[in-house]
Amino acid sequence: MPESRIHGWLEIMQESGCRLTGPRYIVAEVLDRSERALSPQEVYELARQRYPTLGLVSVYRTLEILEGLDLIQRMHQPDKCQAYIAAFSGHEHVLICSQCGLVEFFRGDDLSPLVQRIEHDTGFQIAEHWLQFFGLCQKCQNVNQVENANLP
Amino acid sequence: MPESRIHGWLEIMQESGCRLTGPRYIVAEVLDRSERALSPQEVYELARQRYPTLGLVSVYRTLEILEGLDLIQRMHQPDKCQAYIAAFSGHEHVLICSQCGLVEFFRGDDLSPLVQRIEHDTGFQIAEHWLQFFGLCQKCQNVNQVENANLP
DNA sequence: GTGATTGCAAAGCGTTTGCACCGTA
DNA sequence: TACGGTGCAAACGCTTTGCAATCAC
Repeated sequence: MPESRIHGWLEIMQESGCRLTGPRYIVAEVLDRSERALSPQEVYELARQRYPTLGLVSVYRTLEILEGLDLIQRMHQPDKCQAYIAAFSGHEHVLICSQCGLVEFFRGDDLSPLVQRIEHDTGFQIAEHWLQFFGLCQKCQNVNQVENANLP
Repeated sequence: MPESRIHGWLEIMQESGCRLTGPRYIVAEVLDRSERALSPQEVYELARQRYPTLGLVSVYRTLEILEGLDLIQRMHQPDKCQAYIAAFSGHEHVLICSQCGLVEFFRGDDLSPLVQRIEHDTGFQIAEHWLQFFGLCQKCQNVNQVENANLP
């Protein structure tokens, strides 16, 4: 199933005039498989494990291509804003684990009534919004419990 | 009225052990008076107009202090994430003009029902959220209209 | 007077650019 | 074969650090 997404990505890249190369394949695959948003450096380190001659510059250039094709998107977080994750089509909202970085997309409430109210109250003409939640995923909650239990 | 906020800031800074100096005063004042989020460079340029010997380094150091005291906060935007604006107490949501950068805070809908639903559905334990709207403020809409009217 | 704060210069870091070599189509 | 893509090295811009002079307390 993840296999199919990476193939779709490669197809889209090729159709847009890109040549399919080792570095591009590896970078795309690393992002396709990640549940967390990754910085260029992190992508580089992960990809290099399976493609040791990879250069950091190719990571940057491939990220630019993938972002331009809307296959990945930048994820803004309080601490790091230069991290990328596979994009979700449609307008999903985002849930981020502050500890492990796990990202989950979800369809949130319909905000259009709120948007209308704000437009009316402020005169703004709203084009876009970000709704992001930060917290602990189930796994990290459990890890913390075990750690606390082991404290002196 | 804005006068009072800057005095409050200076008091808080002093109470926290800071010495009150010219550079700190100017940087605080620039941020206090700005309706837009400003990058360190922008703060520097504005502040330097009235305090020409100011160094960029002092801007960075003062921003750090002001942020640590929660007097200013970082504002995340699609393009720039290193911009600061006077903080609002309480948990307001944010409205940003994509053209002129004007920031307005507002009390949005109560999101707690949504938060509860998400916690229930996903197992996440949510600690914080960001709700930001991007669009055009009234002024920029008007400017655009005038510009369009002048087109050939 | 004393120690925090300043501006400068230099170092540090992440990102981008220039270029000769290489590999895909 | 042609030309887009690669990795290296250097350049770049933003941010941080080290330091002697300065200034608030």
